[in-house]
Amino acid sequence: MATNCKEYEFQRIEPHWQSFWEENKTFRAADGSPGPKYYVLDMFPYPSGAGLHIGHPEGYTATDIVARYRRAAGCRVLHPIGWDAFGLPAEQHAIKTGTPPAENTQKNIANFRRQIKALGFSYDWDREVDTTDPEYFRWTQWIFLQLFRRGLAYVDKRPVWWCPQLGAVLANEEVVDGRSEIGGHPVERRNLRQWVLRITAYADRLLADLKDVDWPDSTKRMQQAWIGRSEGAEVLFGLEAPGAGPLRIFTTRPDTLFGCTYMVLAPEHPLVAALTNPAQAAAVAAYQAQAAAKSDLERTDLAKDKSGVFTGSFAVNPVNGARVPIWVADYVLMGYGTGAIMAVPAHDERDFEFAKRYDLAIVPVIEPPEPGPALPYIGPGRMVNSGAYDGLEWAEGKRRITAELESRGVGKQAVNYKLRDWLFSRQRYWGEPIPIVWVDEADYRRAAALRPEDFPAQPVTFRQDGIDRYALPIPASALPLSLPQVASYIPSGDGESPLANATPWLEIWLNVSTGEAAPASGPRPSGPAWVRGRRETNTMPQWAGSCWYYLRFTDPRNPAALASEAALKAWGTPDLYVGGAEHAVLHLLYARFWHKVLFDLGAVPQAEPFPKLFHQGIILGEDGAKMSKTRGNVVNPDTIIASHGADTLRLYLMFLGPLEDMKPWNPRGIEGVHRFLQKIWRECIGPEGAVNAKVSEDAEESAALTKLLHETIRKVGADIEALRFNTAISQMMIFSNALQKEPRTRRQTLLAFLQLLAPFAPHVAEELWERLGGAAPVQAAPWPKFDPARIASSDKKLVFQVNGKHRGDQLVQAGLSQEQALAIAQSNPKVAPHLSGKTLRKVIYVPDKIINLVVN
RNA sequence: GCCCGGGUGGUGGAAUGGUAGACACUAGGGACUUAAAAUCCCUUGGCUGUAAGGCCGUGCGGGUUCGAGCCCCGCCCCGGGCACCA
Repeated sequence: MATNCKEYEFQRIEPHWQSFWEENKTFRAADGSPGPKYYVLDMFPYPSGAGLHIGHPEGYTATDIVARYRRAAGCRVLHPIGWDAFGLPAEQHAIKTGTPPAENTQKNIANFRRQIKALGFSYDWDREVDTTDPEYFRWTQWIFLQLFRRGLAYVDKRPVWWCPQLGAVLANEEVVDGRSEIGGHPVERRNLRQWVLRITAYADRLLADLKDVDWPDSTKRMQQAWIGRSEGAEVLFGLEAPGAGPLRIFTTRPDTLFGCTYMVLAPEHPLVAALTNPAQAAAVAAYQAQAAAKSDLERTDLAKDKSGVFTGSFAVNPVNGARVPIWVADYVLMGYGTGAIMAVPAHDERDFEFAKRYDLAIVPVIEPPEPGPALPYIGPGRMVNSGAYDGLEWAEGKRRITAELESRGVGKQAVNYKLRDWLFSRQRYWGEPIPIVWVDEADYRRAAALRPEDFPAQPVTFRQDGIDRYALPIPASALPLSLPQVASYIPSGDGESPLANATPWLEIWLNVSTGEAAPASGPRPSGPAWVRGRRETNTMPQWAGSCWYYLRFTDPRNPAALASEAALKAWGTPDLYVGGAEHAVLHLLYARFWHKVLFDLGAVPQAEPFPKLFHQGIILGEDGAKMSKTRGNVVNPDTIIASHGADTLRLYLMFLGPLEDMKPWNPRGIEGVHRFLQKIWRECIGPEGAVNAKVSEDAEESAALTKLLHETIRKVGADIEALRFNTAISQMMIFSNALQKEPRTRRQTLLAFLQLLAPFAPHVAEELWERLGGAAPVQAAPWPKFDPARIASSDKKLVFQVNGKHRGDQLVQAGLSQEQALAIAQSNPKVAPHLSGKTLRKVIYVPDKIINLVVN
């Protein structure tokens, strides 16, 4: 039942149809329903306390249009939504107020849900997921156990931001200008034990499989650059220091090996101490200390002037036996390659700068094809000063030198990646607990014997207080491992999360077979499987829950698996994934990594999670600046819904410009699309609230309107498929303008038009559809088809050009020959004057479109 | 510095190498109205002309082409990403 309001009362119409959809479960994605599947996914939001930002409904409207269009086109559509609800803001709120993060998170989710429902999106609410729900994160933890058992999770000491005053580890975004965001206290780098995921083991596949996905080029390129594969050689340089062994370096330019005039070690390189002469020891130690005090940012940012110090020792170049001095300098990073380089100042900008500063030798070994370029010369050329290799092209030189090194056992071809392993732990409360218990070696061995399939080939251990501790995985059957209630959300003070204070949860007797636990304060339960352990206090980063949520949507309540095989097969991966470009690297790379691990486990059938990706652009404030509270230029969707309605907001967001563009919000433009909806209302409904008197079953409509309707059907469909919503709306506006000028309209014409409008402005379309005699929901009616014969016309407008300049046009019969067209053009009164006294040299004729007369 | 993306009226934007400025906003004029709102009609890139029309015009400079907003070369500006990765 429609509302029967007389005027376009969106305040009544919108809630009415929202309840209708909810009550009828109009958008339920039934597993067995007919038609080809179509899975369209939004990047799910973090439910912040600030509520929905105008950028959210932009992307969500786009996917909603696609979802509604696909349903009408006969597809079985999966269009879900959920909440990425772990994260820092909730934790900070908890610290400030003392209320449990779960409580505040649920409040925020309720608000987000209300706002999203008010926009009329066609989500299947039965599939809503929440990453903080133990029934959800149980599977996040399960995936972690799979990574662990495959040797893809390990612990390592990693530098993190440490704030002594707060007694807390801070995230990058909590550190502003070297001080804590909260309180402005100084922060420092501190090495803490961290969980790390071995994403580098998948570097080659993450790179190679980019070719199989339909993503924006820029995003693919960003991932490529992030993975940063480079090919070269590892070379062993002999060392003069006794017992120091060879020095391993990585280079992409083995062809310049003869130009190596010094070596550089990163300050953290393990060989620095052994290679430092007593005379240089003080200087080197001072330099190391200085480098250690610098943050990553300082080391990269402030390193405009290269600095370094000589160790006093020498290495031996394997190709020519030359003695080369070994330096320590922080322009070489320990984290890349081997942490040591051969410096070729003649052909590397950084080495050149350093050599100039410290007056080191510069020997050119590549000759440019054309003389001229100054050193350092980075380009191609032939080898010189390179002994037997002189005269070779550099590419050939690379191959030959690498082969020589290999045959002599002093080097080999090598590939390096910029990609680093993924720091996966956070010293926080509000995240998924890592399902690991630390035990001693003997207990570990016993447990590993009981459940060998759950354990990695190499135990994960770390040494603390002189004792080796072993990482014991909780049995998957004991998941979820929930967060304990804690008295305070303030970090432990010594670098651990607040979980370190939850003693009964933390210090336990663990049954290694079942995963059952009892507080260690109590007696050891009887039975051989009980061991003494301490739980891992780190939690997972916010990325974890979003790495696999698209899989859970296919089977969100499954208690026995992350999703059933049947559901994964039926719905597959998203056919369209829409979200901000700010996730171009991290989220999308992490999710691809997890997906590939799951693929290798046989848990998912595809190698890539997101075959088609699209980024919506950012909506800027009215002032053209990024929307922010401090600028006061934030637009709240609630305000617009109250003043103009959700349909208007949706339409306007799509009309603003191309979806992918960054575009400023202009409050005045809203009136335009609102007027458009009102115009359509008036075309359908008369002033008394009945169907407009000009509408009838068999009205005589102009042929032009019929043609325009078919053109509109074609364009709206094509534009939706190409995600060009702004031009689809323009076309509908053109149609409504024409409709208005018709004295009589056919009911069927209006109904077809309302079907086109429905994905964009579903509430008003649903209302008018039913008032004109359609049966709700609109999407149940098959999407209108256009008739190409109706679009083709026998008259074409032929454009006349003289020397490429537009000189007029004329309606002509379609399919004219060039001779006929030429005769018409020559006799056209607007064209003729431009031909008089000139000679016709050439005619370019595009039938039914344009004829260009070239004269002189 | 390197890698991308983009510069079109007063504004947001439209345009498979084929009429630049669709659609909308703003502004101005008119109709309806006692009046206003709403609605409808007209004008709205610049210069020039009584008019018909003409000339110019898609950041700047070149080029390819019968024809360039679109392709190529060289610049300028704006936005994004990366940044000592050997």
